[in-house]
Amino acid sequence: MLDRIDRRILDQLQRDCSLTNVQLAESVGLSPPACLKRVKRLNDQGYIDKKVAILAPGSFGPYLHMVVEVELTSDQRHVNHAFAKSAIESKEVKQCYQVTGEVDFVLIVMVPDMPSYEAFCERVLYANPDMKKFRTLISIRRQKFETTIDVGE
Amino acid sequence: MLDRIDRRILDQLQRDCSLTNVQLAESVGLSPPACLKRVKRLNDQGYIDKKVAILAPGSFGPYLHMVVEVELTSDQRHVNHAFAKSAIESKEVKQCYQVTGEVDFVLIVMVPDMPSYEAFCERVLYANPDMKKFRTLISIRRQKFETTIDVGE
DNA sequence: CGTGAAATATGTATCGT
DNA sequence: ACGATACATATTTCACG
Repeated sequence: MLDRIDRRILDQLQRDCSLTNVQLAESVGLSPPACLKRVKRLNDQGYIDKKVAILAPGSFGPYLHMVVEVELTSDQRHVNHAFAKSAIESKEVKQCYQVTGEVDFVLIVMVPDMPSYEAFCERVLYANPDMKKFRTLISIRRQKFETTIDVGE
Repeated sequence: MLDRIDRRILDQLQRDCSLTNVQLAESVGLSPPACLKRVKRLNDQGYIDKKVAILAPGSFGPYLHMVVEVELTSDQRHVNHAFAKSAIESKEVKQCYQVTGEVDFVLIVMVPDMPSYEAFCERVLYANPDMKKFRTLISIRRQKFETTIDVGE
C-alpha cells in the first residue's frame, strides 16, 4: 500500500518529473537512495504509467481543438468496438470517451486547420456506415489541460 | 528554426522522457553533448512546456470521467471569463474548452464517485447565476488519452 | 533508512570540420 | 555554426551498518 511519502513522491512526479532524484529526495525528506528505491518500486508496481514531455502547442504552427459527439446507429458491441478502434487509430483523435445516453462517444480532436478536420470527418466519421450523426463543437480556446490526478492526503 | 533532428528529439521526449541523454543521443544519432545542447536550447526556446509523470488512473481507487457541456445566459466577456475562472480553479476539472455555438464550455471532469460529482455541480455550476443549462455525458470508459502533438516530418 | 564508495550520466571546454 | 572528443562535476546505484 501507499503511505504519505509515496503519495508525495507520485504527486511531485506528476507535476514535474524533470527534477533529479536528489532534489526529489530532499523535497520529500528522504535520502536519495531511499527515495530512489521507492520510485523504482512505484514504477514496478505500475503506479507510474509513463513519463512524457508536454510540448507547447503553439510552437508548431496553428492548430484547432474540436469536441466531437458521435451517435451510432446501434449499441451492438461490435458496432461500438469498431468505432472505438477507428477513433483510437486516428492520429487526430487525442482523446476518446465512451459515454452513456443519447451520444455514444465524445472525441477530442486536434488538427492544424479546417481542411484537415474535414478530411478526418470523411475518413473516420462519414466512412463508417454505423455512424448515425455527429456534432462538432469548435474550441476557440483550451482554458485548462491538466494531466494530474488526485493521489490522496 | 527546427530541423529534422530537433523534431526527432521533441517527438521522442513527448513519447518518453524517462530515457537518459545518452540514450536519447544514440536514438537520434548524435553525441551526448551535442544532443544535450539541443535539448537545452529547445527548453530555453519554450518548445517544452514541462515534463510530467502520467500516473495509472486505476491505481488510486475508483474514479469517473464526465464530459460536461455548459451553456451560459449571455456571451458577455465578463460572464465567460468568470465561468472560465471558476472552472480552472476547480480541481475536479481536468480540461476546459471554450467553444462556439449553442454550448459555451466543455469540461472534462474527473471525480471519485457520484456524490463528489453532485458536490462539484452545486459548487461550480448551480452556484453560478449565469449558468443557464448544462448536460452531463457520463463516461463509461476512456478509450484513448494522448498528450502528444504532431511535430512534423 | 542512512552513509559512503563505485559506476554512470550530465555538463563544460576545446578542437576539428 | 555544429558536432566530436576529452575532461570535470554531479547523480545514480550498490554494499554495508
